[in-house]
Amino acid sequence: MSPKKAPAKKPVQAADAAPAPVNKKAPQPIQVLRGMRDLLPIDQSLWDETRKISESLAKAYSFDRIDTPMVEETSLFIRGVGRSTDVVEKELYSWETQGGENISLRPEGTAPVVRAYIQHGMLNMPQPVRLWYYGPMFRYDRPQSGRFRQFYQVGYEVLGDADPIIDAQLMVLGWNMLKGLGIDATVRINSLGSPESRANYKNALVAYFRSKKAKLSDDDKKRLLKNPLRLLDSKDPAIQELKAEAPQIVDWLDEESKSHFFRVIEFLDELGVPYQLDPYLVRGLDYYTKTVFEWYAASDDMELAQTALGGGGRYDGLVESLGGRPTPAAGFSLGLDRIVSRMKEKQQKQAGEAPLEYKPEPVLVFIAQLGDMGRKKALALFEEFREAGIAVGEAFSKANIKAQMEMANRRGAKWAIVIGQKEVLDGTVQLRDMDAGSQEIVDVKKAVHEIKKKLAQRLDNPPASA
RNA sequence: GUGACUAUGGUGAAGUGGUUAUCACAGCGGGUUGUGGUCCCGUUAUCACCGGUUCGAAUCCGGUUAGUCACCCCA
Repeated sequence: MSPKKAPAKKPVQAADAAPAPVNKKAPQPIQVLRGMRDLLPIDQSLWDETRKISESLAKAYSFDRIDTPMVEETSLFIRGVGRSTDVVEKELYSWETQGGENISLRPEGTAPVVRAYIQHGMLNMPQPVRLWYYGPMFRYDRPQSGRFRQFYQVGYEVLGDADPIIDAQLMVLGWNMLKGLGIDATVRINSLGSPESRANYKNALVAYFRSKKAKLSDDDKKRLLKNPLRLLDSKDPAIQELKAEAPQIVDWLDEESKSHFFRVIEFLDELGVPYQLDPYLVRGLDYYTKTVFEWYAASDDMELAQTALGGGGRYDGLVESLGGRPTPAAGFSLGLDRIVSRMKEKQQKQAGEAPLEYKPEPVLVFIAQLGDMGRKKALALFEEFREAGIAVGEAFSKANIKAQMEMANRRGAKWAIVIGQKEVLDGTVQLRDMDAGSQEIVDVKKAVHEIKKKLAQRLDNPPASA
């Protein structure tokens, strides 16, 4: 927790000091870094679900997997995400290597994917190229609810296609994913237009808020300078009032962006995806053009409903600005940490008051052994079961039969096999039915066969309790 | 980067100046060297760290670190 700063003294002096009178103080345990966390076994089934659904949707929508490195040259993010964005300005994990390269842990997945698209000449593949990724991202941010310095995203990118149907289909894909994980979500959408129309709008907006400067808070004044579009979703009540009179982005969209946006909406209506038009939705990364969207969980809890589960949009200029040929593209990513925490809440709600407990992987057969001879035979028997594809458990390191039976029970074994000295000499094993508590003697050579037979019987006549 | 609150075994809690620091759950070991889900017993904490006040600190004060929440921003 508090990593003891080494005192200013040189370690050399420690050698001169009197021999330490044994180690009285236990060494301080080392803790995870701030904002980092362990994904523990108890939550892994939830994470597994997200991995599985990510992959199956990728297959269904013809996305190919790509894994880019977790570290890239820093300039990739400066050029890709935007120099003046917070993500780059204050949240980038960057350092200089011994070789003098400036490198950064990736704060998001799109820029690296675009880099790979350009670097590997994917423009020569049939367009559009659809790529998906799943992995950790890093942002040096102050940790908070649903926010970590290492967090996981799954993302889908479509490169080389300008059609609005791509935008709509990406939204369906994300919606299906959230739905598949049991989360009710709506998508909020907006259009930022072309870079030119966006710039014009920005100027108009700045002019408007300048005229009202007296009413702005310090925070808002800062935003006015840095990211005026953000002013629109400020929580400041003064802004809420001013917003009504403020210029609207739709009025500034160029014709092409406007018709693109209308087409996207048409497609969404056709697909029945629940969406909300949000004229104030802006995204924090500079590369977005035209369509932008964010997912929010439908929730009675307003606070939680505020947190985006994911977002994305069209970035028609990014490939070019990273040195590729002009290539339209769109994509989105979902924040798995937030999604998993929602899934967990739901799981907890179902469990009621009872704490969620970790259940070890269940096993069909458990082999318990006694004595050295028994243990050796059990070792071989375990392999037989494993090769036969039967889930089998053991606790070979325990000599105590009782402890082993406890383990068999905990692992939910239907049968326990006991093999001790007597059985080894007779060439048999004890086969215990854990539910019935009855036990029979079986030829050791037929043990696997016997279990298979009983298994088949069980399937034919499932026990009433099941 | 700013602010508020918090910090007791693996987990959840009790303890507000003097206790061998309490309880539940989990873990481990037993209950006469061969059998589970019940029961019984034992065992598991220098009270986050450093310093101060005091005869005496888990308890009061300061600092540090971390956690939580909010802002900024975002997933």
